[in-house]
Amino acid sequence: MTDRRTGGHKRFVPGLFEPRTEEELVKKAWSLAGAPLSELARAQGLEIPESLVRAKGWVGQLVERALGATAKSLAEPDFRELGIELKTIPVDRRGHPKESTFVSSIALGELAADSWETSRVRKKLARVLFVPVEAEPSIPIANRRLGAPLLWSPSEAEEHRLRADWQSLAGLIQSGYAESITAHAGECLQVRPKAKDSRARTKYQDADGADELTLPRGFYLRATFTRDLLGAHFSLPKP
DNA sequence: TATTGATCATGC
DNA sequence: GCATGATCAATA
Repeated sequence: MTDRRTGGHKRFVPGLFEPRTEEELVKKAWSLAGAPLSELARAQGLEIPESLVRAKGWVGQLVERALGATAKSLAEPDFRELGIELKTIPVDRRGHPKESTFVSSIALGELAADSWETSRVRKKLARVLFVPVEAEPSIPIANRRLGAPLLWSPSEAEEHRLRADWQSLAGLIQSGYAESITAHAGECLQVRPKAKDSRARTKYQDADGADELTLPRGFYLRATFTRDLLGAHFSLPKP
């Protein structure tokens, strides 16, 4: 690991080791393939949580920093200069994703003027570095290993499928039917809650154009979709 | 066991 | 509330 803190100073300077090229980033990611989370945590001087219940974003942030991403909460790609978004994927013993992948929240109130071409989903998914991470409950968090990284951009076929789902789902939202959408809809994209809890509310306009409040939602990639992406790949050694 | 709906932490 | 980072946990 080359992550370190500035000599004599307490503040970590993320930009200092930010990969300058795509090749550099991918090479770095490959160098971490097989490494247990304990190794990354130790290099960063971090305590390993006993449970992820109250640390759901911990693994993602750990990998971000290990790869030199700037840990800001800005609406920009993790690797801004490279235009690359980083996503860690929790996988089972076969290397199959255990969870869907959050893509973006949905501006329920102002999606009307949006199109697939200008959508946040398309922008976010333009270039993604997927890093699988073991997530079997039986494996202690410290021992969970990183898998082989996959730098991905949608193929024509994949973008076609994503666009179809987006247009279908966004169309319903634009027409005021956000509340009729369940996670069952969508072949590769789905709409699910993205909120503090089920009581959270955000503004939207119903089918009659009246201002209403509803549960904030986000776009997610189905686990079956990311499984297929990683499928042609190899993520982890078989047991 | 795969999936859906709910939930957790943090910064601004 | 919305952006970042996601996983939990009940149910189909």
